[in-house]
Amino acid sequence: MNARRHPGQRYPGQRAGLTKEQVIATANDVLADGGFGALTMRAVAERLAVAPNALYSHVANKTELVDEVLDATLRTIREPATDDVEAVLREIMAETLTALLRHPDLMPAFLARQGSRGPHARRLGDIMAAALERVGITGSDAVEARRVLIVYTIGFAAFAAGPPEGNPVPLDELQHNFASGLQWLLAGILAGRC
Amino acid sequence: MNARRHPGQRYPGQRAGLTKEQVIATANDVLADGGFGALTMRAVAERLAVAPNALYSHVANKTELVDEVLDATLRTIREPATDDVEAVLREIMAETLTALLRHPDLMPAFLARQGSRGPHARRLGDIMAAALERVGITGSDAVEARRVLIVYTIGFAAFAAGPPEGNPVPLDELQHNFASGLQWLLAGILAGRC
DNA sequence: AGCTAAACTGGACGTCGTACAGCTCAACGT
DNA sequence: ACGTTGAGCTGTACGACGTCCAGTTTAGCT
Repeated sequence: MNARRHPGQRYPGQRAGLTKEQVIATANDVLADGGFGALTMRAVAERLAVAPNALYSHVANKTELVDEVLDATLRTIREPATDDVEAVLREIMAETLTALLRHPDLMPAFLARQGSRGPHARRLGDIMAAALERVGITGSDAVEARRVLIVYTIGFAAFAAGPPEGNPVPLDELQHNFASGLQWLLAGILAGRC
Repeated sequence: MNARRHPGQRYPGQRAGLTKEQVIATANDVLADGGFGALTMRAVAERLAVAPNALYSHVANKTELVDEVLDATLRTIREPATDDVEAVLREIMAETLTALLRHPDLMPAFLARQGSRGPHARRLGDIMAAALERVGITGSDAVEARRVLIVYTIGFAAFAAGPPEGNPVPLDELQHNFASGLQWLLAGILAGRC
């Protein structure tokens, strides 16, 4: 029940009581409703019933806003509760895919930023690194393995967006497809180690 | 020695003698010089010393222009001259990566279009399908395998672009990294088949 | 020779991100 | 209790973008 007033309700100096979290959450809503093309400073501002430039009090620029939305997408992902290294990796990548699929058309931006640099992305990276370390994969090998898995996962999510035209590739087929490739990658990464 | 006159040299009705190929090639140059952000109808037009809207005689809109540039990137890739199926796939993906790396920051757009629909992209797809068929991989299995390989390759190319900030990841490391993952995928795809 | 369709120019519209200046209210030190 | 200050807003505006419309000319066909 978000009170959606028209703008111009406030005179200069009056505050709207925004927070950075609200701005990010609203950007998320706009994205969900209208896709990446609809994600506009002005659109977000309108939903919040503020002037467009009011957002710049909470966000440096649009790039940062997108980064923030990107990282927020990964917030819900939890560390798998298993000891099996392969299972940990498989689950966390699958969860990541699911999370990313909530905003498929954000993936190009995501990929361009190498999977976001925010705290949640870093957390996932750490979980992966820890899992790999437990089977003796460290240093540049670990970097390599992580990179391969991340690229693969984000790539798949981006692929799911696809062009508006044509067959959107059914979701379950896509997930099955994802699982196959992931299995191969994990087999390669963990070959002879567990 | 491209005559680079300022615009306004021509009066209405006079022709500049453009071709669609010229427009695409120039778009390519703009991209190479200034990155994706610089790829603008107006910028392309300026290089060609025509008014911005003159481009619309040769291209429907910017989306089509980008698609065209995307597909042109794959033009140079030739079919590998081997009988070994694994080698064919490995080489063609490696060549694709090299081609794509010429415009890393175009990759997000590329991925969003599921690897472009143009004739050259289709040709590569056919080569892959033929190779897979020779080891008995057909139907949905073949689709799956192709998808995994394409997503992986484009993903890697996109990754190479990365943010302007920070370490750009050295090229040879990236290629070695790519080769590792590719090897794993191929092993999985071809397991017990050749 | 005449006609038509295509290739341009000039100008404009609507939208975008964002800078600048001013207003005003909440929080704080005294 | 009261200035002071700085943060959160509004209004306005700028420059760049994609693209449409209306003209003008020319190439090519009949």
